[in-house]
Amino acid sequence: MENNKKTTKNHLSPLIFVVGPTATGKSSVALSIAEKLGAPIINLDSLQIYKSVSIGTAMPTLEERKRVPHYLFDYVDEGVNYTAGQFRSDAIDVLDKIQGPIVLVGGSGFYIRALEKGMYSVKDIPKTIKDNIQNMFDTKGAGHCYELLKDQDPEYAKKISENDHYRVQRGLELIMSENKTMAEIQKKSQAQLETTKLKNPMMWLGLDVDRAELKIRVQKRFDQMCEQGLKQEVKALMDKDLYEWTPMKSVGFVETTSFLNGEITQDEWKQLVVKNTMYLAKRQRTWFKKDERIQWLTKNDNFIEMAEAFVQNGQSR
RNA sequence: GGCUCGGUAGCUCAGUCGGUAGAGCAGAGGACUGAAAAUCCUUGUGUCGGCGGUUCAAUUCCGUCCCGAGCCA
Repeated sequence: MENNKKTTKNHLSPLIFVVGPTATGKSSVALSIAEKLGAPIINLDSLQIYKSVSIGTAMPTLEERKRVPHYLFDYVDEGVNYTAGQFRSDAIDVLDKIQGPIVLVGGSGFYIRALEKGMYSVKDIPKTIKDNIQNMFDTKGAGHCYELLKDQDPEYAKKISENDHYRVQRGLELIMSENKTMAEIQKKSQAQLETTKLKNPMMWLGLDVDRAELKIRVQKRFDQMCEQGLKQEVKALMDKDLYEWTPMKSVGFVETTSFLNGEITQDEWKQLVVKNTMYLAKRQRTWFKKDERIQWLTKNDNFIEMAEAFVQNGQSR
């Protein structure tokens, strides 16, 4: 668990990040750049890391993945849940192996920040503590848990909602296992994050398309996924009873499960997937919007030339 | 042509026993440190179909016209 403090001993390879909302064509841009530069691609998507979900996560095809080396795609086994901290650790191991420019592509802002800045140095939460807190939620109710957090860590409690059970739970877990508040950890971590953050030269390219067009793209992508066998992919996971596995709780998989269980019609299935994908895109957009380093590409931008210039000068723009 | 029921937010509708209106959905904005494609927060002014009348006051009552659905001719 020393992953937290892991830093790269790497060669300060230039990093070209290709980010943005889902279904905007990031993979194809990344592949063109990588082929031109002879660079490998590292995945920055929190679901494309998993095995057995390549249709529903719009994973690059095997053919595409043969064109340049692809890392951190399609490698976490069925039923195994993964975390941002683990991702950071794995990604740094990959960075350390590579010299020369690297293309990183994906839309998971939280993972990207984990990789770039590092994570707070905290231990895994023991299962007994997790169970205790879960038990408290079940027996005493969420309101009680939030009050407890407010009492122990008022600063963090104020920032989150009582309804955000996930964060209330995490806040309490840290208090019980580390005897530290989230507010405290956040403050104390500043210095550590300075040492763990990546120091490579970076170029940030953003892709987005307007909503109406994106919606059409998402609809088309859904139809393609169906043709490729989305139902079969999800059915196989249902047969293995992997309902609690992270990918099965994500956009596309949840709706397909409902459809296969006969809870919704075929039309509702498609509509829900499209709608929830659009919500996802919105959340991703919100995340990336505030990062002023990102150069949002327009149709006229020659991103390959931009990337080449960056690699040559070690400077973006 | 006659009768009936409707015409209120982008959609489906509620409501005001007369004091200019509110839900769900859709849409929009935001937060985010170990589940993140997750989790959560914020956000609804619209000639209440048109025109007249009654009234201090009408989207609400009355008349009339227009539009839609149904029934009868």
